[in-house]
Amino acid sequence: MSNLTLKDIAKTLNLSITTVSKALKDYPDVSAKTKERVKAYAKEVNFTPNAYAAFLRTQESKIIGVIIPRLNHYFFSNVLRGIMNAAEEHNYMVIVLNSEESYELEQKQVDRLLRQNVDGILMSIADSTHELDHINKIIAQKIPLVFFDKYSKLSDCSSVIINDQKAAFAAVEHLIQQGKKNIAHFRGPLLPQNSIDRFLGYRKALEHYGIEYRKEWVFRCDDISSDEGYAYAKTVVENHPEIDAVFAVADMPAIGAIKYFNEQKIAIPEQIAVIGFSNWKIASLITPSLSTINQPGELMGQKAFEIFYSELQQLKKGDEVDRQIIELDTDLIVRSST
Amino acid sequence: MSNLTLKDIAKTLNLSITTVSKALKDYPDVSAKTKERVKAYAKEVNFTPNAYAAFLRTQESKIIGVIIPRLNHYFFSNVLRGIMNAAEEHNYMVIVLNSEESYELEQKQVDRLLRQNVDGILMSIADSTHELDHINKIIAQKIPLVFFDKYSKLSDCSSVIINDQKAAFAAVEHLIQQGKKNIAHFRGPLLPQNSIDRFLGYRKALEHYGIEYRKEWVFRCDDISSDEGYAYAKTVVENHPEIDAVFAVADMPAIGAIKYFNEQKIAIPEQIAVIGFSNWKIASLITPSLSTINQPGELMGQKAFEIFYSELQQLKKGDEVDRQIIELDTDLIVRSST
DNA sequence: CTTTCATTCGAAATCGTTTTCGTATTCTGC
DNA sequence: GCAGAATACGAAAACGATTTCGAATGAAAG
Repeated sequence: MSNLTLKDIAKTLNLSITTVSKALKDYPDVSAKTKERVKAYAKEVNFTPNAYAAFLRTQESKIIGVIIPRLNHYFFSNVLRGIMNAAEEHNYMVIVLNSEESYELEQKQVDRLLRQNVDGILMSIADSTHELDHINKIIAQKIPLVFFDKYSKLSDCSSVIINDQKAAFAAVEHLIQQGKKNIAHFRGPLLPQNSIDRFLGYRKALEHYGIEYRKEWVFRCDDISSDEGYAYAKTVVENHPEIDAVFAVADMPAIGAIKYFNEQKIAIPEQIAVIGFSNWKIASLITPSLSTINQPGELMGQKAFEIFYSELQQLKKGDEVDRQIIELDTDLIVRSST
Repeated sequence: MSNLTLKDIAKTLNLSITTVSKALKDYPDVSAKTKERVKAYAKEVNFTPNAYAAFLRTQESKIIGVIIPRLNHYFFSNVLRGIMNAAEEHNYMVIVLNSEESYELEQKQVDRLLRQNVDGILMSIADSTHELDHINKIIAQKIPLVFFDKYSKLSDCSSVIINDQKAAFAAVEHLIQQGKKNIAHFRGPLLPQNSIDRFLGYRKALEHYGIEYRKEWVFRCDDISSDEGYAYAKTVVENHPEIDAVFAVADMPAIGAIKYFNEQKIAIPEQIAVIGFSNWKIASLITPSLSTINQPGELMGQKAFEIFYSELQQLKKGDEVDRQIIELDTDLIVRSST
């Protein structure tokens, strides 16, 4: 029952370990008859080869590591799901690790994955990551590395991303087309490329439509939390009553803002329109429902795995791997908040 | 740089593989001097023992498997986080698998984990799981198995749970204390123990306060989705206008109901009060904010890992493992919806 | 000067699989 | 009947760490 080995099978079938192993792997130098016999018996006793012993020879662990900055974010959960489903199809298992947006923890997690001899690493870089020693360590070991969502412009790895700038442009353009002129931006922290790009998209949209950019209408959400959105909404109402729309770097701050506007009986979208970013589950459930930009999380995960897998095949053949950057489409989801 | 072995170290230090291995593991029969020398060099070249080779001898993979029914549920994300943080402290890694609430997939995932020789399995049973062959397979292999949240009453494994019946009782009691008499229940599917217990808690509370139980006021949410909550809210308003409160099996249906009531300008909680279950992040963010029962997800994950770890220690000592069932406290969170 | 014993080290087996390279047997064609 | 080629199987060497057991050295004891 529990974990029998090739040796056991060989003994009961009066064969050598070699032949049993070959039979199970359809080597050409085993007769059809013995193949039948071995396979039938293996199925009967539910034999499964020991993954660790196999690794020692093949150096393939059939495991990939995934590092995400936050576990309980709807978007990353979806990416994870995409990765895991794709992995399953190729008979891969997934070790999930959490960087909690911390550079130090991210380094530690990379080390743990390398020690585990994973066949590849998929990761989304933490906001606070400012150096790339750990990334270079992965590259030096010739292990496929694929970024998703949050990547580093400084290292030329394969990535699956969205065009944050373009998407942000579309969001702000939508606000403008609704007749809004005084548009505030609840931006994200200074570091991750995402938040920079969304900010740039905001500025470009303003510029494109001949609207003056006003520095004092940009508010920074370092935690990208609903509390920050709530607090800034208050500031907007109290200190900048002329503002008639808010573009938030993510759904959470947008939802916090809506909560405050609701409490103050400020009409959304008539007095102030609000648009978020990411299309979390919650966005469609609040009142008024939140307009936002949809990020295809599951597809992103699936693509990330596929890139890893093709890089691995190239490595095995000894080919040079060609890095690819996949840019996924986002769509503007118009709901009641705009 | 990439993956040197004991043999390499032995060669450069002019020692045997044995001595190097022993030195690194502080065996008593290695002199202090050579220990120093070996350890210093190992640190210098950043040596990490090959996990797979080690497994072959020790039979310890230092990996646990976690099977959860849904990845992108806030509650399970939190459990996962608790597990992963606890695992990290004990230098364990976590393979996460997804059953998607499907019995067939759950079986498959168990098989994969067993094949991977994980040191233990933590799982929350899928709603559709009706047989326990795969569970018994785990037990037969003498691998620690810990249930969290959703468990099976039929198998006597360690579990970390909440008292769903008691918590549901408290929720309904709270509605009654607010003066509500005609309380509907949006219950979960028929199978998982959770949903049964919450239903029983509902009935007990009614009985305890001398309120008649009315079968036609119980609505079944098979997917536990906001859409179902929305649809049943409509049914309630149109067909059972006397209903003045709803106790939902989870936050999602409750939120769907609130969405419908908001659209119909039905005053919450004056006309209809709503209470959910789980305390998802979203519950505090909608308007009106949702009263609910808090489930301590992270703590649950942490406890589950700790039980696994203690069982493992007992097994290694050859002791009989004593199963334990930890019941965590829930609390009633009163917000604006009641 | 032998015996005993602690100290320090290494040879070798082991975990279970994969894979290379032989060897033995049968089969073909001439 | 015989060289040569298929065909079918096995022995054995990896993979890298762990651990048992034995051996060498030197010191202490008699």
